[in-house]
Amino acid sequence: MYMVDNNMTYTIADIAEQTGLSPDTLRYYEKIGLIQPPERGYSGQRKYSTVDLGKIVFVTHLRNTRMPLKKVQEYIDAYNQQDEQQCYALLDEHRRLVEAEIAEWTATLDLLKYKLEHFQEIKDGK
Amino acid sequence: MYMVDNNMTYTIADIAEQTGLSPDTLRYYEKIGLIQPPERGYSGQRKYSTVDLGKIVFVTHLRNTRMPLKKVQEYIDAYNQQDEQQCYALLDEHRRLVEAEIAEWTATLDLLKYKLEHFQEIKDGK
DNA sequence: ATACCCGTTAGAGTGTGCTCCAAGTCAAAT
DNA sequence: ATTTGACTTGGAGCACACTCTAACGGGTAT
Repeated sequence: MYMVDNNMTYTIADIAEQTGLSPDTLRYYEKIGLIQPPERGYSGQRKYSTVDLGKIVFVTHLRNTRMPLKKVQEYIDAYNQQDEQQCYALLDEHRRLVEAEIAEWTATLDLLKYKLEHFQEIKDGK
Repeated sequence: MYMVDNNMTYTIADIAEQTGLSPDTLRYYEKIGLIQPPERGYSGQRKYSTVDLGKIVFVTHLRNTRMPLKKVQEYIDAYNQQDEQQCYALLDEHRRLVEAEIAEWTATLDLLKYKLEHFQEIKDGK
């Protein structure tokens, strides 16, 4: 019979290691209100719970989609208000932005390829 | 018989209009050494030549490929030294960066699509 | 005990690429 | 004559997302 300790607490370094975010970034996210301030230990150190960890991992998932911090913030707010419609809408809106980004980079690549193919003319300043 | 005035001079506003760059940006590019300081008129105003205009347009072409200013700088340097090999190499290196960028954005889009498709699970915090 | 590491804070600095501001000059238009 | 408008400068400010610094405290290893 196994006992998993769900009341585990983590230091900021533990969370940093688990999430790949730096301790500085974690404090920064807390400062801008992106993550909840965790409990504090005897000497004022942050004591993150398993639930805290889960929420931070969730934020990293959103960041992995290159969602800007402000939009992550909005998403978290909508999520906390259980506004599924809004959550979906934000993801979908973000998807459109990502698609636009890809379109722009693709156009850029085409231009570059053109320049490389026509390099003889380009080097004459055209 | 037409005479085209190749000794035309332009004010900073003229160049701004021709290139789509703002006067501020033109002064900024000059400050960081990206474009040559043009002649000055009686009261110290910049007097751009047709050659100046051509060079600035060329910079905008490079910027249209989303090449960072530093790399544009390198390119201009190589260009001024007539180092075609280096010019080509820089363009080619930039192409690889753009391709990497597209790959990352594409992966991001895939992740987003996945999240949208599996939205029921996601909203449960997964 | 002493060193050493990890933690704390407010606030400054970084990089990229502009963009804006104040204070001034100068010339043309009314 | 004066107002308007374009130009000049050095330097500050902006957006984004961190990243680092200084100065400090507290716990652990030897």
